Amino acid sequence: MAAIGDVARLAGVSKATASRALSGRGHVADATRRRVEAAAAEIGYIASPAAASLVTGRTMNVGVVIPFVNRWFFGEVLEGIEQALLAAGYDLTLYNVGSAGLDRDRVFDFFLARKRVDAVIAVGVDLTERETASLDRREKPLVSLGGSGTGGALLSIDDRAVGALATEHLLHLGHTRIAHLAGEGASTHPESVHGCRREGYLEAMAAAGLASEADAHIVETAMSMPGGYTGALQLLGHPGRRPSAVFAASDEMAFGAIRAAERLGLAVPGDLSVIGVDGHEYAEMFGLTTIEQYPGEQGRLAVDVVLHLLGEDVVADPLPDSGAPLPTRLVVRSTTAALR
Amino acid sequence: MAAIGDVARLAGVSKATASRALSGRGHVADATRRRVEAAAAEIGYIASPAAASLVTGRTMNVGVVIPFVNRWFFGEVLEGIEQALLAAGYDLTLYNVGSAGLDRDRVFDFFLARKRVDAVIAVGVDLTERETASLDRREKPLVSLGGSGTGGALLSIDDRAVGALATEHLLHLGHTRIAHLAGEGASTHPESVHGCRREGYLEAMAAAGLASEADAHIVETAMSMPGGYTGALQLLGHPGRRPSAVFAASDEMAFGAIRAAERLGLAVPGDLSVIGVDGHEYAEMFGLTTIEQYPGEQGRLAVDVVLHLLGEDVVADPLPDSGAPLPTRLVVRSTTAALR
DNA sequence: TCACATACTGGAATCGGTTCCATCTCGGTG
DNA sequence: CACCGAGATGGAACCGATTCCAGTATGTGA
Repeated sequence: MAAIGDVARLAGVSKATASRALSGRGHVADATRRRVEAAAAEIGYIASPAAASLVTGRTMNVGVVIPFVNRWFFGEVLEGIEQALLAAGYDLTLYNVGSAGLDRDRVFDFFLARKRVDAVIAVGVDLTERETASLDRREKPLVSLGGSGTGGALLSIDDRAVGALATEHLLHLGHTRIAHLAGEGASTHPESVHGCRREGYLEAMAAAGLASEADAHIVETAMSMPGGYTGALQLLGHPGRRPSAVFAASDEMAFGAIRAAERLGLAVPGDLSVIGVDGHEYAEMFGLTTIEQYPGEQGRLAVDVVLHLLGEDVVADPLPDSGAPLPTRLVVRSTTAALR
Repeated sequence: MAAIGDVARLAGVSKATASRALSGRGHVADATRRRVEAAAAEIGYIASPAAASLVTGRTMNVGVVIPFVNRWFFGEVLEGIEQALLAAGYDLTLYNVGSAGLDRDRVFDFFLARKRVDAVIAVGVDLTERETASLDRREKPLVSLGGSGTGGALLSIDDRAVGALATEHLLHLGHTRIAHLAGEGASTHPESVHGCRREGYLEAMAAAGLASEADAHIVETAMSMPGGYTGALQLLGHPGRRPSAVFAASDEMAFGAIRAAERLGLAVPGDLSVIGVDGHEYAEMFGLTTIEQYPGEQGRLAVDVVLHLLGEDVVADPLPDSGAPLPTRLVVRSTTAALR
């Protein structure tokens, strides 16, 4: 395998000059640079990142901690992050860890603490203090996207406002019996994404004087299509108390709810209005009214912040104000309608 | 930052002994090992992978090239790979590259050729000769999962047999007007996954004397739910020539087809039978008849093969015979029925 | 009792870059 | 014309592990 010494010898310069010529740092005469580049190309020289990171301390690698890759939101975020990192010359190391457990501890104590990554992006993970402290001690920048936690930059939409807006949309249409399909743990973890959306729902219902109505109409279930399906069957089961509208905490749940309604012979939106959250790529096909967010863009944004924290000054987009919520947009389609 | 020299000094041994004690290679007295381990724990020593890989030449990192993360099959494979690599102490570097393009060349020439990964797993990618040659030259083991290409180990289901089986299932039920929702590029790339499934369909139809029928009933579209939806609308549009059964090349397409049928007022399976391929997690909810494959397991298997190729002898499962197709299973549910 | 294998340990070389520091040249300025 | 600073280059130290080799202590078989 060709090393930089071989390149230097072939070009008739020192290792130091060869390194400067190839990395672009420091002063090198144009003619010399071309000679070095030609020599490198001739013998197919490829720099060893291990050697470089040993001396510079930078790995050109960012760790991404993500609980799912197979939920639409997370997959989109991951793709966005990947594209942005690739463009900046960074590698992305994937750690697919969910809720607490041995694997999770192992990732934080062993993999991330090792000097393999320059920074960490945590997507939809509620980080414990121990975890943020561990990263902090190693002086590794941390960006959290859509999760709670103390250390590091926090990027997130305003989930409470989203929950409230979705509910208000249904209230505006005249609905009063509005149910909420919440994510698991919404009631026990009020700080989490699920919890905030639930809070927003409760807040809007209370503001409309429907607090007691709201309490009876929350079902917690998995943030997936089958989760929404079973949850909706449960809600729509009691004919007397049947809600006329459902606010699903994610579009995937909303799709499941729509299917459940059809299965029960209920027309959407005639008998049941449904609104979701996400702006899923299938939303248009289902005609789903939803509050869009832009996960791919969010991923790219997280990379911008991380790169900035790493001292790379290549920042195309302006960085978001710390703490300012990420953009969302209500898109009305054909699954919500005025109460008959 | 603590280095191994500090550990050695604290434990009163040489760097060499400290290294042996911590890595477990070579002979070290038990008492010494404990002293070294205690010293390491005391100062919070963490080995530098860069330094280690500089001398050993191994990075403990496997690159995964995958065109999507947001299609169910690919997400499942990715999760399976991630779990297995994590368990073996390897990191996973993700390269989300699709069809040919600048990014793709960049990944192969720049990222993968650099000495950052010990091996490569390519999922659903049809590798060019130039690409496999590039990896081969660097002596990097390559495992392809569900894609075509020459170099490296090939893991794949028998897509032709799957296509034939799905079609035969419908034929057995008395259907003759059987349409096929194929993936994009199925006709132009007969070697690809989409192409093989299409071949299987054509073969089974021809064997039943329905070759001419088959030709008229293939629509190529995206391997997604909206893809299946629009494709099915197209197929079911002509009332006279309307097929009584559809073989969709993936479950996600099948879901879209089911929705399209319902939208047109056609009962499933009364007016239209639908069969898919994958064993998607939503298949049960839709009652979908499908030919299951096991992507998570396939991912873990790919890791086993890679680790074997890397000389790690920790192989739990027996390695599959090279070339033997991966397991699949026909699961009959309620979207297929006998022709009325 | 001696020879010899084996367990254990330390010194030193090594991997392949980057970068500090010293040296030299040359053009511009007071 | 002397001086200064910027540009260009080379020598050498350095990052932090692993591992070869040599040396010592200990145990085993003849």
